[in-house]
Amino acid sequence: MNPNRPRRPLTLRDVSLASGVSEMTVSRVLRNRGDVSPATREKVQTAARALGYVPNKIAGGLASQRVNLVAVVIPSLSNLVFPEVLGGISAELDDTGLQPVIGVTHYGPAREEAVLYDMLSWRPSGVILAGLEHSRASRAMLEAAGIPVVEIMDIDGDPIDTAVGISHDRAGVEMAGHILSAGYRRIGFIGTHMPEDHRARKRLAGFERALNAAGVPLAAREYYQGGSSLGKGRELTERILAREPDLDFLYFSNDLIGAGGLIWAREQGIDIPGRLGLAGFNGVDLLDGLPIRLATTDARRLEIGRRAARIVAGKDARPDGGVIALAPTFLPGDTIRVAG
Amino acid sequence: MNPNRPRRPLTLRDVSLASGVSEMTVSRVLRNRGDVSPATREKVQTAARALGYVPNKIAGGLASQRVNLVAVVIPSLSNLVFPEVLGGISAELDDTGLQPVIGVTHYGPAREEAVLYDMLSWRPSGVILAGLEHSRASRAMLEAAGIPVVEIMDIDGDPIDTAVGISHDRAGVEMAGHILSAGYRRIGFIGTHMPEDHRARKRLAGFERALNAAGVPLAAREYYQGGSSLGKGRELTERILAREPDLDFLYFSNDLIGAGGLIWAREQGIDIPGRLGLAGFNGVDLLDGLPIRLATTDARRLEIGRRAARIVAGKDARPDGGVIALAPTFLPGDTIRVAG
DNA sequence: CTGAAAGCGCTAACAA
DNA sequence: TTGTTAGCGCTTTCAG
Repeated sequence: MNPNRPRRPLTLRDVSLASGVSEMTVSRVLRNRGDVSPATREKVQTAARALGYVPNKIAGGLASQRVNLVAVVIPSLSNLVFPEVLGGISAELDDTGLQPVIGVTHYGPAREEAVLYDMLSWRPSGVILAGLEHSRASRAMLEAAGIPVVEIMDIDGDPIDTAVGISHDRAGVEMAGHILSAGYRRIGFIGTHMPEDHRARKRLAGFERALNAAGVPLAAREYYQGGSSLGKGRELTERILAREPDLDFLYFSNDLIGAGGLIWAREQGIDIPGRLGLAGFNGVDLLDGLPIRLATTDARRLEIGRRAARIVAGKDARPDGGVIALAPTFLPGDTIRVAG
Repeated sequence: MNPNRPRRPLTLRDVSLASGVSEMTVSRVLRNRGDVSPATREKVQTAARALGYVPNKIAGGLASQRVNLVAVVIPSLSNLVFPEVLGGISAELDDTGLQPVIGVTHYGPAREEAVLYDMLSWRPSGVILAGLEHSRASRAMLEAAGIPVVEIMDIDGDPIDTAVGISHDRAGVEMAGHILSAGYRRIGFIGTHMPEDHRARKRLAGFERALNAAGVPLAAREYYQGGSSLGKGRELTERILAREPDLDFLYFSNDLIGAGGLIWAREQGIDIPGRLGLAGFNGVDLLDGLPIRLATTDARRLEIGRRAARIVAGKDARPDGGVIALAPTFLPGDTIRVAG
């Protein structure tokens, strides 16, 4: 409980008065810009600290036409994978003086548009956003912003400026290859029913195409609404196997529901990976201590975040063609037979 | 790949020229402020849209001395619990026009100070930050900022302005009570060794005090460094039981390592909750699909976020005394004997 | 190395 | 209902 909460925020002028140095020189000291004599510097710093002066970046940004903010726009914070991307971004931004500002779209294109509008109105020095699918207005805003725009996670599409990610289509194709060469033939898919989750959609498309090419069409599919959880994975696995008991493999659209399915199948005493194989997607290390490891694809989230941040920060140049393609990495775990 | 990325951001003046309406009136239309005739409004909106004008909040904020930003400062994004608090904050802020800006401290007081300095320099209209322990300089900055400051998660201490949270001391005391009345007497504790995790520290203090008061001192303790994971929980559980095989209860400082311990103990064929009882802390619903539910305490994260946001947004008044105490809620799960 | 003047793009306050 | 004027608190630019 503080007795006197104050009246007026301090300005440069207050520091100038207190130190007997011009506002301009105070400003120089506080930003480490230009040459200032050690004596003056000392005087200013002492005064600023004593007053508890905090610079006003609103005014500074207006005057300098530069703002050390990077807008980061992601679909969700509860999805586990996005905080990890943020980790990569934030780690790489740390030594640049740039600060990430996070906006969440809840997978809604209209919401994304609103968030972008809001963030661009702060004139950030760059934008990092998830995915390649945006409303026309969003694209237009980003193109008109005149700042680096990095679209992350996905590279199957046409980037506005630069894209950093993996091909989810390829991830699906490769997973199909591993499953087929392990000898599984009655394959089911369990995924979320979100038309706006383009990456899951592309994965499934690649997966199915590869299966079809091998003459092994997808035998069953089960969709769910809403967020992913272990419980949802259990439930859906039970349901799909009740309907199609002879499935010998289940491909889940993410690790969390995959792990749920795995736990359920083990409780049922199903032989894994012999009788039934399982695979998820993402490579979340949260699940590492489970009794057996789920096969999955590492989506390279951390590195995606880092590379995107490096481009926005100007540490890396924008690549020719504007696309940085990372390779999705298959992690066999213990839930898929060793190919033979 | 866009051919012509533009030169100069548009200003109100551009919209004014394009619509033949004064800058001031354009500004009114774009902010829905004051009375503007439908005809004029229409003209302005059309022009603004056609140009793709995005207002400059830097200039607006400077002119109006108000900024629709709320600084949210948390220790970590990978901890699962903080994204959930953010969810509550963001949900409650959604209809207020206020936007959260997130800063991460990695549990470092110096880092917190730097983040606060940076955020306050944007003159946000409020601050929400985790915990009651801050550096002197941080406290001074916050007190001098002259804006609502809500410290969340914890109420065991002296708030700067307002605190919303649970008493972690009480959570520890209550858990001790449940364990003791269930008849467990050889109790061990497994927790992180982070001097800066004040909430875990307070929980343990309350827990131990209550045990001692009952004449049942803590029989063993095991600490770990770094982040929490299922794997870490397994490892520590194995270690503490190797050292003290006759422990009949383990209290973990969070659900994730608790779940790891639970998985390990089941693999060993240990009778739970008969031979060994287990409890965690947080009430994370991520783990809901595990074979058996871990006993835990719901830390009321979502509501903490909501209440904090309501205060900053002015929807709720600051309470007398400045403290909103929510009750930590015991969730018995399946890993503690039914009291008898 | 230091200071003075001008103005960033917008909005509060007032006038018409 | 609309327009005019004067800054918001800084930094750029240029002069000393």
